[in-house]
Amino acid sequence: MAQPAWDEIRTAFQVARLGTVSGAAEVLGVHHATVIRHIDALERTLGTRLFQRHARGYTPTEAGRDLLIVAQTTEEQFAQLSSRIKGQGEAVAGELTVTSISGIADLLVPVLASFQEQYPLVQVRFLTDMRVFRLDYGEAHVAIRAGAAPEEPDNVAQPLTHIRTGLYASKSYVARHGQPKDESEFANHRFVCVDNEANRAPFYRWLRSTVPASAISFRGTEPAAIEEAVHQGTGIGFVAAYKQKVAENLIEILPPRPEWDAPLWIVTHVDLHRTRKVQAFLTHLKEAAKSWPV
Amino acid sequence: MAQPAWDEIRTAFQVARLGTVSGAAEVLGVHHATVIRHIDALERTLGTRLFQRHARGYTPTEAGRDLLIVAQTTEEQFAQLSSRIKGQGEAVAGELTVTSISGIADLLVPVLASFQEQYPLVQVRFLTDMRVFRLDYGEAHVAIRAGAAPEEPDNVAQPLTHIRTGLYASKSYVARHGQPKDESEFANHRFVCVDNEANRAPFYRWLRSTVPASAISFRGTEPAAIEEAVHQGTGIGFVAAYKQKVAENLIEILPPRPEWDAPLWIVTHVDLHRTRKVQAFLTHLKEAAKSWPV
DNA sequence: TCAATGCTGTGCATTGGTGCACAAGGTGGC
DNA sequence: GCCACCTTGTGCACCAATGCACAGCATTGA
Repeated sequence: MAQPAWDEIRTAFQVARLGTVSGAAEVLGVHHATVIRHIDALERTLGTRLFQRHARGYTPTEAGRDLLIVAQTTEEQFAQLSSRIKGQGEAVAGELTVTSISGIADLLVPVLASFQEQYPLVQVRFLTDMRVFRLDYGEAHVAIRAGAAPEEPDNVAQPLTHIRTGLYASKSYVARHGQPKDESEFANHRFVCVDNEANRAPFYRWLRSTVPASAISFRGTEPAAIEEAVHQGTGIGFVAAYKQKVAENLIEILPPRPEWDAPLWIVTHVDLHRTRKVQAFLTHLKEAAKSWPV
Repeated sequence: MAQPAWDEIRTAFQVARLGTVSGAAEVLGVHHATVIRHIDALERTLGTRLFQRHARGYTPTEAGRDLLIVAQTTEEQFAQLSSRIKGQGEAVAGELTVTSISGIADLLVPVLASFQEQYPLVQVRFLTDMRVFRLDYGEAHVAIRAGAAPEEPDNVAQPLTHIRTGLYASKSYVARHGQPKDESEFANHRFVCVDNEANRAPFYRWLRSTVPASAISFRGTEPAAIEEAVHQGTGIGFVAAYKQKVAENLIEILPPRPEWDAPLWIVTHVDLHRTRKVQAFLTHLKEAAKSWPV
């Protein structure tokens, strides 16, 4: 059976509420002829008269009074929904989902924590995973990406910072295997590397072309695992420069090189970029990034 | 602030529910371009994105999910309302309001009672008052009118029966004042009459032109009061012939005349006439009228 | 009793919404 | 890796819903 048009129900609601076609037309901002036609159409689809017509207006029948009650609550529900949604665009509240590459959680988590503290109505979700979360599927409001500038058409990308990376070994490793003077001695050392030939990080491309595969003694997928392996003395590996500054345990084998730098990008979906919530987080993030170690 | 169109909310609801514009278009029976335009318009009035657009469909944002929940219940409410109203036209239930001229309650009340017994879901309201209840204002489903055939354009009138009226006096009156042989003796008797010069009942017009005003000793507005006055012996008065048959107390002064007959009409508003509830009552009433005394 | 007001109802011109056709792009199966 | 399919998105033609003007009617007040 054919469902009635919701607009016609709203028209009938106003007629039932006000008692006249003219009054309903004025409230709805349409011509009174339109109101009459809506009522006629609605009654035709329902197969019942909703109103008694007379010269002083429309008096609702039982069915019309029934509709009045139902549509009354609908009107209120929609009004609440409308103001809620309108306010939502302006309020910094609700969920904020941030995704990033693995390995910089120690940088982001404090930022997220202080943001949540500043905006207590916000519930922060921080997603990190091997796979890339997709902004266009609504999986996250903000993504932190590394590498070349993202160029998806619906995404807004802004530069955040650069991650400088150097080659490090732990003191325990150097104590056992010594410290290579230059690249010619690399073949006799042990290295820690990412377990992914397709990894496009410039320093890993450099590593794959410089160090023989036989010298790679440990491979891991998780950046945290690789770092931990370096710390444990399993081998020489790449660690973000800012982490080495904090860790007393690491010895610099090769200092960071400009060509190893990985730019970090803030990426948002264009649909969400202009909302106040996202904007608030972006400014908070950029402000926090100013004090990050480099 | 501009309220969103309810149809657009319904469109957005189906998109949020199904996840694709195409699917929503199919369910709604419109072109998918229309769906896109509805969403665009709705988002423009709300000032917020409701969906993330991508190649596999539309993913609702927070606002979209909020709308989904509200509109979901609205959809259910309207579906219930629709089937309720559609069924209401076919079901014999709810209120049935009947109005009639005063004075034939003793005929109608048994009909109403048996009708209610036959259709227990019906709540009967029986309105009698000096003023005429107006069908076009929705004051009653069915009216019993007397006199000339009603000719209001929106009313459906059907003949029901004729009320034959005669001139009667109680035995106590005759015992005291005797019984007039013909109209020439009327001036020396006492009469009971309606207290309304404008009353257009043919027998009262005859009374006003035949009996001098000085002979009218009792006037009342309520037919029951007039009858009671006749029974009490206050004077000679008009009583419906069928009532005289039941009452042993009354003596016929003048027998009913054809020109005094008052036709009774069943009148319904055209908007309600074709509903099953009204039809059921009309057949019930006509059936009962067959066994009425004449 | 008559004029004034406010309501519904309807034919006609118009505008805004709808359907159509096609393009472009992503996804998944073979 | 390629092709088929399904999705969104847009310009154009068209039709239907809308607005307008006027008629008709009931009610109200003088």
